[in-house]
Amino acid sequence: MNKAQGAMSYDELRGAIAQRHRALSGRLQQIAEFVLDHPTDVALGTVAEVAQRSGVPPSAIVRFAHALGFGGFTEMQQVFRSRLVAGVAPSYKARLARMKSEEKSVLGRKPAAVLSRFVSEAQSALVTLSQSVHTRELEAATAILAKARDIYLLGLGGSFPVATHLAYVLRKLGRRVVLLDGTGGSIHEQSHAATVDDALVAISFRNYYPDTARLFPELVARGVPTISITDSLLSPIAEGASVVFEIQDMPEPALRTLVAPMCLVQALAIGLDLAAD
Amino acid sequence: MNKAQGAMSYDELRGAIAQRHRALSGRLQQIAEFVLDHPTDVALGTVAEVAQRSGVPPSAIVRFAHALGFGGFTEMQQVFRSRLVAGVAPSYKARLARMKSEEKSVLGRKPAAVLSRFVSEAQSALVTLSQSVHTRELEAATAILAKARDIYLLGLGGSFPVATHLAYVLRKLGRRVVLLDGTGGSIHEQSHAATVDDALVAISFRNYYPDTARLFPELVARGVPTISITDSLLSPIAEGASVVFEIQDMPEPALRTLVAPMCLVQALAIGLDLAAD
DNA sequence: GTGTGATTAGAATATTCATTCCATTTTCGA
DNA sequence: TCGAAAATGGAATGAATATTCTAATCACAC
Repeated sequence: MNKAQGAMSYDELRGAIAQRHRALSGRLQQIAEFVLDHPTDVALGTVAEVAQRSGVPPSAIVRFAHALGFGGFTEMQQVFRSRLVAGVAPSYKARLARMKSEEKSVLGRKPAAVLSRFVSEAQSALVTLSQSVHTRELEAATAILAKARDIYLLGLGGSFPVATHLAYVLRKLGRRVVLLDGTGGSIHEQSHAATVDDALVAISFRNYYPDTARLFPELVARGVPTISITDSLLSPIAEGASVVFEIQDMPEPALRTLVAPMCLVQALAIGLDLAAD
Repeated sequence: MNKAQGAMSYDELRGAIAQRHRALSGRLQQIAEFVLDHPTDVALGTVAEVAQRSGVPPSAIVRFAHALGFGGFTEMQQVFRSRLVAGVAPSYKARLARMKSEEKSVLGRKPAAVLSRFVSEAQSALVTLSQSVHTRELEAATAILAKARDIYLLGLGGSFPVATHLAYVLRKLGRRVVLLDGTGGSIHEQSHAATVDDALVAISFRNYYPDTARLFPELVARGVPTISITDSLLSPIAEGASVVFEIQDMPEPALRTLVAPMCLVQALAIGLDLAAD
């Protein structure tokens, strides 16, 4: 009976089960086959449920966990749950890697390590982006921009780089763009001319810049079609928006790379240009 | 209060939460934000755990579930668990489908194809970045920034988003930053106070913005230590620079995503902050 | 056939958990 | 400033759960 099974991965557990399968008693073999065939049931079920589905008494399940070196069913269940978590969050690997590198923080301070950390975080942000953005939203957004006379861009604070980038690209493509940057006065004045014939692209992440939260509802109320890029459906620029792009897992302001939103606005702009032909 | 929430999908639940968010009480709003941000915790945790992580009493969690029309926490949890289950199985299928759509990205004018094209382009840009940037340059750059009293940032035109992002992060970390944006006059005047005790970070890609090409040599001549981020060693901001980061294969202006330089400046700023401790 | 040791099933138990209830606080309108 | 209604936090409760224990069963050697 092994010790220290606590930090076992699902794949390791599968291997361990397969290895010991022959040495187990009849009932325990039966359970071994069941848990390998129905890992999700084990992850989410109770002892009683697993017992019933596999056709054994509950105590046998616990004995099985013991035989594998776990303290009990609950402990073994953690391994099966980790599999579910890994499947749904693509950034899981990256996060693990980051934690590792943070452990050895001495090495982690070297600039090269910092760079590779941000690179891998950016990689997973891109994967998440392509998974979470759907065709429907992209097409709706493109349609809004295509009909717009002027395109107003609202992105302040940490989101300002995204707004300026989108402004740059759209202008290169010959669109009329108003960048709401608050220079020389209030953004209210800058946005005063926006109508239902225009469009607004708003970008904001936590902590949401106050001016953004204030101005956005006003433009919505005036009937300006709106595309929001934010990190939560509950953000102040989500409600009332015609289209919302939700980019999850944005790190805290000082650490975020803006890679995902930059990529998204780029795609929006070029997609608009291609669709217009 | 709605009925028949039993057969609700996770996405529907998200929508429902977002919709009612405003109408909820303060505590309940707080919980709404937490559960949307940490769906996995809700799926696998107990009431007590979720309560502790979200900083509310357990009873509030149950009240939240009731407010959404569920009979209790357990019932709501089923929806969050369904998300995990859905995440594991179809991952192969989804990946295949995505690859397929990427294949015909050449034909693809459809917005989704455009996005996936930019995503994969960004991915390879990141790989190139981590390969082409060397420890020596990173450390030299960090040393320059660490000694600087004020940090001047020069990035105009298409590089302006990178400069504003770096400015934002450095300021968050408590550094003194002067962003040379030319607002309200000439950038010459804005950079007039720069001395050998300061530092300059210049960012420029083809076609090099004229003002950048003009101002850069002046500051170099005044002895200001300089870090350049550009796409060629022959660029106007390469000669005379203390450190040059060369980022190759930058696409034409309208198509570039700025992912690589954004990531690089981020790493510079954080690396500087970590090294300063 | 019989005795021994392992294996098992099911009941008993102790723990954990979700839920409810109530006293207190907060909010909002008069 | 006061009063009513809503919201909140925390303890109490009862259900559900994992685990342990014990008596019965089984396999197998002699």
